[in-house]
Amino acid sequence: MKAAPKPKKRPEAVRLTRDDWLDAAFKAVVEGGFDKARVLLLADALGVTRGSFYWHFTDHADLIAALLARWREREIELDRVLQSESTPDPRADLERLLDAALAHAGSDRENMRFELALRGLGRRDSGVAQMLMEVDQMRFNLFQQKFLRLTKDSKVASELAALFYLAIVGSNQALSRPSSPPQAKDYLKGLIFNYLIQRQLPP
Amino acid sequence: MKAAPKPKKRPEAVRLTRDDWLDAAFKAVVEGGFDKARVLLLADALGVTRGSFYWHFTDHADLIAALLARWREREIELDRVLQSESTPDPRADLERLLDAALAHAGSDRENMRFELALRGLGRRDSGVAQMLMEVDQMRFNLFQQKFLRLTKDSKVASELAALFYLAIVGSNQALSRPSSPPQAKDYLKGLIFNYLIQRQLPP
DNA sequence: TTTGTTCCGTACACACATGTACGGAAAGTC
DNA sequence: GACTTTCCGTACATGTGTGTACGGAACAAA
Repeated sequence: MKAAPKPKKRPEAVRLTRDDWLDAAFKAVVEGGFDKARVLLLADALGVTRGSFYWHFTDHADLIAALLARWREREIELDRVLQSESTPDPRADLERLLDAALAHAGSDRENMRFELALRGLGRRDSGVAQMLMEVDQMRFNLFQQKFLRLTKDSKVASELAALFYLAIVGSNQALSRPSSPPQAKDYLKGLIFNYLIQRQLPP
Repeated sequence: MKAAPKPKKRPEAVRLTRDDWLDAAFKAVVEGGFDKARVLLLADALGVTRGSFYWHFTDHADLIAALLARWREREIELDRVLQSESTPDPRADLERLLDAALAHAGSDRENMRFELALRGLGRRDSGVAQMLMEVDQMRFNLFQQKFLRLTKDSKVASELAALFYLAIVGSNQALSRPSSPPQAKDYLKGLIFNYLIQRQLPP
């Protein structure tokens, strides 16, 4: 005869919140892309079963949508902060912007890797692509506004902002590699600063 | 009683080659990333069953490895061609390089999207990351060599080549979006050319 | 036509992921 | 302590993907 099904008692009774799942999903995306943000894998990583997930979320799509919304709000907040911070010297202002864009919140390169995975998702999901375009536009406006303090010509400011953004995106690709040396970030920062900010005297 | 299992006779008796499968896989990667390069999906797209696949390939990993090897060889060949083509004017030389990097074989943006998917794969596979680093190094050497004809200073040439490469990578991200206008490519080309090639008089 | 090689369809075993239904443990509330 | 709400484990159904074994069609050569 079979023993009655007795649920196991977990040694540590950790109770998870919705944000715990979002954090785990963020981590999974950073390490393996959005295809690794699966319910079963996250449950294993968190030490629970999927029963927990389907209490906090209705769906797998719900998780992804919440993750995207959280990222978007944080980016908007970051933009707001960068916009409010201002120094008399426009060059120092832009250098701060460059620092923020390369370090991206100062932590590891987690945010860079997440955003790259997000851009990968945006290439197959039009909704994500739309959101990314809005964030890109927001950032570009900020860049252009800052560059306008460097040069009076709005066309030049727009061009420099575009080049600046291209260099940022390219740096993210280069810096998010597993074997990128730590001094690479400073090298790229110096490069962008010298060529796109420092020596901007009208030719 | 059940009828004897009688294999269906396909209306068009198309016989596939190994390259047909590689082409289909390439297309799938371009449209949906490496996670959409699945045996079952490719078989459906080709109008055959997986029995065909496992005759041409031993494994799914075999398919991916062959796809990567083909891409690598084509990049090496492209580098060889770009290296051999040379014009007296170093600026025109670099402009050709820029054209090739942005158009990337003149076709659609298929190659750009494939490479972006490949870089996404390189972030979770060290072997792919290694291959990408080698290709990057190869391209950088070519860029640096071309820029050395513009300026005598090898340090400046190296820096310009690095910035050039950053801008190229960033442009690929921007141009591989579904809703990027056709004139965007020319705009970015003009930007990079003007700021990184044309006006390089030592400050 | 017969034979042999090339290529592909069918069927089975297996793994893993999602979503739902249900029940029970844990923690707060009275 | 009894009760309710919150949170999670278990079990089942379903879908989709891989890899293997085997047999037969399609084609070329004899």
